Amino acid sequence: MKKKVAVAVSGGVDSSLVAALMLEQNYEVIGLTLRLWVNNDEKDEMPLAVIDGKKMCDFLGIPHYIIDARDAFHDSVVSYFIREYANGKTPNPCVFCNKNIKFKYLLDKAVELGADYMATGHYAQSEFNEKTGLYEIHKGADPGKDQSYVLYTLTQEILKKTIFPLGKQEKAKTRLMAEKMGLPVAHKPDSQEICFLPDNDYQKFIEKELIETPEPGMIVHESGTVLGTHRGLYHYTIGQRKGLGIAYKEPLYVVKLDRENNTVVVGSDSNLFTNRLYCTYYNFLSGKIPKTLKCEGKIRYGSLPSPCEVTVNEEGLMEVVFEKPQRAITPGQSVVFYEGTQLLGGGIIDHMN
RNA sequence: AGGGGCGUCGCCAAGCGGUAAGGCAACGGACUUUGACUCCGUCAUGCGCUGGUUCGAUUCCAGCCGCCCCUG
Repeated sequence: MKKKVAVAVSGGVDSSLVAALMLEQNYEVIGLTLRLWVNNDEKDEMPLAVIDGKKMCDFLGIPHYIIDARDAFHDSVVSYFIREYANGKTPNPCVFCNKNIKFKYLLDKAVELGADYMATGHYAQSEFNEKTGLYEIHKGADPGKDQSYVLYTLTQEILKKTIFPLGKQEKAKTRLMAEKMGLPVAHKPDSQEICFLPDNDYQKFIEKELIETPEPGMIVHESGTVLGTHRGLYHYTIGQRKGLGIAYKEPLYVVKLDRENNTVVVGSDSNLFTNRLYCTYYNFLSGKIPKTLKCEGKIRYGSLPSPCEVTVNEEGLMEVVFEKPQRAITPGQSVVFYEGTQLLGGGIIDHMN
């Protein structure tokens, strides 16, 4: 009896190739596409992901299901996104979406439709460790494309039913294979940007969605000098250089967003380095929260893991101390823990001091 | 009013007789499943104005204009 696998198709090269590969490997394959809430005002048209996902499934001759998650996506991901920015933080909606939508709704639907597994196009490797009896996630083999960072919220339950067929290969190979197979999306550019903002202008979006209009405030240098005014804290994030509009003798970076005083504090690059942070909403793939742990922590999607020590106190607050100070640790972003190639877990950065 | 100083790109700032450094900002591109960072590229036919000296002036001289400081 053929195993049945549901592929999360987004209309991109990666998920399309996954679907094609699953077919080649003799699975019974169905395609699932989430219909997410998109900020396109009154228009009720289908998002591109859905259209392309359907096209792809038709091309491969497999059934395609559209799962309408608009309300759930809006209520959790979009509102979280807005709320965090309003609080002077810098959220990573993809992490949040994976946790609350993709690996929840989509997986539920897959199971409901009788699938044994759900496959996604993430560049990460999942494997079962016989010794520990636990499923593990390891970094994608392509160092430039590893996406394990956004998967730290997954659980054993989820991993049991999830596969990442692209984890062992390079992105370039994906394109090549897609081309060889004649997939229509072989040359579609990699997605980036925030999926629910077609024009990619998150600042305009937040401005529109915020209930209370944010007050402009001071931009202050660390030394105390007032250098200018800001247009509302949500326009800024820690480590930001562009868009400050201040001419100074050296490049200036946002060092701190002071919500109490509605102030943006700026300083030089060297002032961005810190080695301690506290995080909340953490998760460990093993399901066990360690009291203390030496590992490597990755402060943002695009940075390298760095040695650190993690401890959880009685109140459940997690403290992470890095051996070497990290540049521009930003509340709202995720710290993700690794041991070698293995993804251990992660959490959302709450504050630094 | 008298004495001194200064006026170079949106901002800061080199040059001080040989044909306008650099930094910041801005803009464009690359990178990127978030926001950033980073990288690459663009950005004063002109140096307050008007004359003069010189083969040649942003650089020297004169006058004017505008700021700043000091003294009455």
